[in-house]
Amino acid sequence: MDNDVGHEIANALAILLRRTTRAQLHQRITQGMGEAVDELTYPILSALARTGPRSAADLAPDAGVDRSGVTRRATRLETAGLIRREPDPTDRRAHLLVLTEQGEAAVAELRTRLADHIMDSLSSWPPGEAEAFARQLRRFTVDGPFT
Amino acid sequence: MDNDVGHEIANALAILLRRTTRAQLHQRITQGMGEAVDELTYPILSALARTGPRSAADLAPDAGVDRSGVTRRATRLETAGLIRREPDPTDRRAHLLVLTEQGEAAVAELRTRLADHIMDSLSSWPPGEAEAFARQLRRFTVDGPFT
DNA sequence: TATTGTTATACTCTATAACTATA
DNA sequence: TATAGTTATAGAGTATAACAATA
Repeated sequence: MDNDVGHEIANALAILLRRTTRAQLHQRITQGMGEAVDELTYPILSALARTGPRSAADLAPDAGVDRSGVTRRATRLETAGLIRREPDPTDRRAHLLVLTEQGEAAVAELRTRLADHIMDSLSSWPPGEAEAFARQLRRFTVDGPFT
Repeated sequence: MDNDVGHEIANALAILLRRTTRAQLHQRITQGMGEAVDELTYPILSALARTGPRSAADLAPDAGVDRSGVTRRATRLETAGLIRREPDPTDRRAHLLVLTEQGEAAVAELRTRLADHIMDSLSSWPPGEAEAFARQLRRFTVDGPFT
């Protein structure tokens, strides 16, 4: 077959991009964290933990939804006490989404669970391979075939 | 931070698993291929090309939907003339989904587009890196954190 | 009894388009 | 004018549960 490498990556992507792949991973990671934490709200929490307080419009691209989607998900998280809305001091139209103390704790637990689960799954890899793969995977998200 | 590698992979996965990542890639690849070919039907076509004629129940896990989902998507492809349904000679309850000649041609084009686009995006990588990454990515889909 | 393909139903989630307030 | 957050609406897609036919 021509372009074996391209086809091999394409076949792997077919698995990674499946809706069920995302759903199963998130379901496992968020198990027992309360009803507000699931496949939809985890990206919101995770993004806030990575970047600090942000507006809904700012956060939307990172979560892969538009700002109305961020609003819906954020409202669920706010009701559960995991985030709060604060007025943006630099723009009175905007609100900043901020992790509460409870939210910070939840995110820390979730991120640890995910990172540990990933490393556990790669425990049989030769030393150094996971490190090399992590660097390449990150580069792939930047250089790769995504728009 | 503890477990840097796990977190780095987790951050990359956050991008790969986004609904919009899948949608944008598929939209690009299926452009101009007719209304029947899109993000939802491409996995059906691709799976049939990889494995040959299969029943809906067989194919469902590969596409990440249940058999009723395969039926819906297959009907769209059948209407467009890209697949046909044949009775399964070994099981009279089942139908085999088979690519038509037109379907074979469409899949060949789609798979070439995708593989080429992937390789194009990695053209700046050092020689041999894409090959190594392809092998690791495939291993990651097998060993990785996906239940 | 279990499993096949199919269909109808109920549900979830989304983008779009409004709206008001502020830049 | 343009952009902020929010809400209602309409649309798409899903799993579930039925069904008849076959294993």
